[in-house]
Amino acid sequence: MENKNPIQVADRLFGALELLAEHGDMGLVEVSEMLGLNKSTAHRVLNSLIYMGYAKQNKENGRYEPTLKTVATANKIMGRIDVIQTVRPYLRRLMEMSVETVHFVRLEGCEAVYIDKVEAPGNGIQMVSRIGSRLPLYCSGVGKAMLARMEDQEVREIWEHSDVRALTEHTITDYERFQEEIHEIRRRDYALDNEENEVGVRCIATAFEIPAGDGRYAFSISAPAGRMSEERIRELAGYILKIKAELMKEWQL
Amino acid sequence: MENKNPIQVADRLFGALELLAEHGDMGLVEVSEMLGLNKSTAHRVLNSLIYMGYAKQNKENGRYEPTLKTVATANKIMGRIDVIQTVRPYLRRLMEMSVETVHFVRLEGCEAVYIDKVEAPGNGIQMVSRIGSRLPLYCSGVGKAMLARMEDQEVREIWEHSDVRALTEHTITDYERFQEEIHEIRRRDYALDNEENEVGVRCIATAFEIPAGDGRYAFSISAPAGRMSEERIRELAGYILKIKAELMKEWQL
DNA sequence: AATACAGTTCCATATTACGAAACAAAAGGA
DNA sequence: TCCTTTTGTTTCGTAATATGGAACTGTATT
Repeated sequence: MENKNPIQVADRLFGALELLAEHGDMGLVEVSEMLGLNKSTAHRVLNSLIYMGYAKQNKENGRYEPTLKTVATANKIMGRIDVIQTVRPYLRRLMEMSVETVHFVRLEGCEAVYIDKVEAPGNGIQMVSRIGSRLPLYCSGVGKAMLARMEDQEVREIWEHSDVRALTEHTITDYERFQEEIHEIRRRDYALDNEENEVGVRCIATAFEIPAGDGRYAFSISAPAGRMSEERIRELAGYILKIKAELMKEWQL
Repeated sequence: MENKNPIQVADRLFGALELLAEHGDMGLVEVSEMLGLNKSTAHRVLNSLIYMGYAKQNKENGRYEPTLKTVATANKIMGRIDVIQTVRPYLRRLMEMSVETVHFVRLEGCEAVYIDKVEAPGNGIQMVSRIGSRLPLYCSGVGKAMLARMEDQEVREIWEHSDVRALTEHTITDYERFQEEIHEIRRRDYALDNEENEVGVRCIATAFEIPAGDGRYAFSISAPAGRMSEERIRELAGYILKIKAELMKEWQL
């Protein structure tokens, strides 16, 4: 059998808090039943949360709800996190799995900005470091991956503010076509850049958000088109989604 | 004397969690000293947090750090919040204090979108409801208020993606001048729209962010230029900052 | 008015958290 | 290298603490 929590009330306190977080507002008996607690015990637990400012009681109907103090605490935690440092080991593993160069970008305004990269070794000519440089959203894997996680309105919004032009013969410049592409990306959770930004370079990318912060991020695997067959892309898609899942797991998202 | 927490350990559990949230990573004795606890008690409390997934111990040096589970819980709370419903009472009070029409907007892409408004009564011709309609950031009070809370890079980014044109003779179209304006807004925490968007209409606006969500918001007081003297603006600035402070207090931000 | 159900308070009880002390394992100095 | 100091971990008798049954109050519902 598993070992117990060294403090029993802790389970009840945090259990109640999580319950309120999930259900929004609850009655006392409701809480007590869901946690398997005596009405009296639940009452004391909830009052303790209220005393500390993590919950409050609606004056009207007496129901209990969570406050935003949890959010404030969460913000402090997020504030100390260095996204680049935390994500780097994952990027490194992704590079090792794919043996291709991996990029990490962040959304700023209507563009993506390179904030980190892990170069594949012995890839002949090393590209100039792109850290800090920007690229449009509509014609990049990382950009499309991030767009796909926004609402349609916002996608349209950014499309209209972008200087859409055919950078290569593969660049998507028709909005109808672009919308289909976005839906496709939503379905499979990764985006492809099929030489849309630069001739001879294909990318596969996926995006995520960091709550409690203005964070929209994406990372990608880039390689010469010659090394990116249909089958190879499927393989890389597996890698990139696996790494992302691990990251999300560590981050409890 | 104040009444005590109905559960003493609760103070210690959440105290430890908040401590970790603030300091990032701490040693056991450090925690025990700051909370005035016995080393042994601190150890049990921290292990309880670890057991529940709210903290973890660094394998390398044995130090304790918070996990992102708190953030996940905070997200659930934020996810249930209806920003418009929550903010409306504040907007209403602001309207009552100023007896002017109040607007509430949200940032979407590179534009502001009206999401709510509280009309001042008996203001003659009621303007057509603008809910859902969009306006540029560079030439509106709410837009500038939101921009002022971003980093310089992102401001520049959005400026460059905006179709900057002189909608009125007061519109700021020079970037140097605009930057000064932004710095001024940061200093006083509210923005002015001096007929920059529409002739004869002045606004005063302030912005805020909602963590754990992609939320950048702003609200404003709009009135005919004739009712917006220097002195009246100072008065309204007081109102709008007061209301914002109250909102931030309720939201624990 | 009667009933049912929600939240609140009380209190004797034993369960639970407490902390001193002893232990283990690194880190730092001589 | 050895000794000292510091930090994390475990134990255990004890006292304080959380527990939950029951009684109480207030508010909807019939």
